[in-house]
Amino acid sequence: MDESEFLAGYDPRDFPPVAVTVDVVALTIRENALRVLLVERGEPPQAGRWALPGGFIRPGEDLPEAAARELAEETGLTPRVHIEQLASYGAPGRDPRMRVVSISYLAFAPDLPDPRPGSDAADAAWHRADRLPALAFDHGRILADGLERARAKLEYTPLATAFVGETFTISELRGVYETVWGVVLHAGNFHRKVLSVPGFVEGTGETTESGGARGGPRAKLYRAGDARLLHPALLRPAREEEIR
Amino acid sequence: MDESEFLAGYDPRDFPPVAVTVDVVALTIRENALRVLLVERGEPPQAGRWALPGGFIRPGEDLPEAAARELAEETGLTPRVHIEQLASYGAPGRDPRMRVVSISYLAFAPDLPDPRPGSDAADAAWHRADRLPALAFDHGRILADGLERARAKLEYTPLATAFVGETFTISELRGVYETVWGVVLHAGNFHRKVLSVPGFVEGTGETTESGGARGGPRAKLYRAGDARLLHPALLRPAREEEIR
DNA sequence: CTAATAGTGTCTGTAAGACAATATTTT
DNA sequence: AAAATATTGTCTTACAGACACTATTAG
Repeated sequence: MDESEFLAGYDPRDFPPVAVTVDVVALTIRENALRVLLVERGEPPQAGRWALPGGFIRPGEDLPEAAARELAEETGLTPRVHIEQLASYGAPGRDPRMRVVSISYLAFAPDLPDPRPGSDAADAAWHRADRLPALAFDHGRILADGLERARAKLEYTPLATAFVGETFTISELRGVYETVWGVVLHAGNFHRKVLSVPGFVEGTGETTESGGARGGPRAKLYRAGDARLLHPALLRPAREEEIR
Repeated sequence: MDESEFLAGYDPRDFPPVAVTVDVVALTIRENALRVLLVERGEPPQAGRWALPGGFIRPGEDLPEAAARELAEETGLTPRVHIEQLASYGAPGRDPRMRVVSISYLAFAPDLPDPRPGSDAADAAWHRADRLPALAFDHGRILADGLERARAKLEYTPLATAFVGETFTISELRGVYETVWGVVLHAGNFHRKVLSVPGFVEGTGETTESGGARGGPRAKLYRAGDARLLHPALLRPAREEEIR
């Protein structure tokens, strides 16, 4: 039997039915807090519970494409969003309907407009990452994995620049680190460190129009540089409990 | 409609058919080279080509469980294998039969016995990671992702200890880093560095029975410590090309 | 003016890397 | 004896973090 004969006699229904979904952990910073986009389920199962935006992949659609589509359906947003694969979850019974394998994606964006709920959602909103409701299915675990990934990537990639606008001040950038990591950083040391990492940021020659809301001089504006990795990295303050 | 009514009226066949497979990038060190387990496909499509061991998930089987099973079917090995999820691949057309989404896993083990090909494989063998044949489907990309992941994890986790036996010398550990990274490290600096990282290794009080094959004193033996992360990390020599 | 913030300077401790030195073992 | 290897020592440079200081702006 050659390859074309084999394919002709092949019946996809021979395989046990598995549904594949994508779920998106979309993060942004709003009102000085790290926030994640959640939708309130309008249909069973788990109607009324908050969940990650997501849904079944469509025929002919690539996985990142599906993730971007699901995100767009909930937020109406496409541009300026960094999206990357997070992990996959496929424990039997994680969805009561049938065997569902979910590929999760992580998305980062600067302050976004309020979401508008899609067709099968009752509501959609940006929730503070530090005050989350109980989530549907195993979405709590997916979200926790996404947060940890984001925190880790801040250390060794220029990811923080995805949370701010086209141009930004060093203080705004520091705010991203402080908000995502949940720590307070030393302004002076942070400033020097960021400028010393090659390709992290580049100056625009411009400054802010006015000083800070509570005083202070105008700050220089920067844009993201061309580095894909930060070297040396900006490490989080030592986390003894995670080492052992 | 309440939740039980919904589930009763639910037909899984409404979803587009997707097959889910697991593929395993199994790495070991043999004869001073990093090697990956490949199987020669015995059935179409791509019969005769080398591929990663893997296959369809079974009903009721969790994903890591499926990966361990596929690996065991090809190697007859279960113990002492560290296994973790790598990434997922689901581009339309990556398998000519139907829509296939593959969840890949990464496995590490010390020098393993020769594999015995499973039922639908013509052959199975450990291939040098630096001299790979063309692989079936998108397995070349999956393997490349797995290698990069392994190289990166060597930096900040005690993963290297998964490639050596229960007890080992600092030189053996250095051999793992040199082989996986493809670099030569300074023996003295490496030695001091490893011992300075808390929880990376712990002494056994024993030494090797004899000196090295080509001379030198007996080396102290160590076992893996209790650290889950290396702090400070053992960084690879700077890779300018990957930074920008 | 006072408070807050941007940005820079200085100092200290830790760590990485180059290089050297010594002791031990095989051939 | 010669060569290889384990282990330790020394020195230099880079860098993280603590702290201090100046300049600029809002209120």
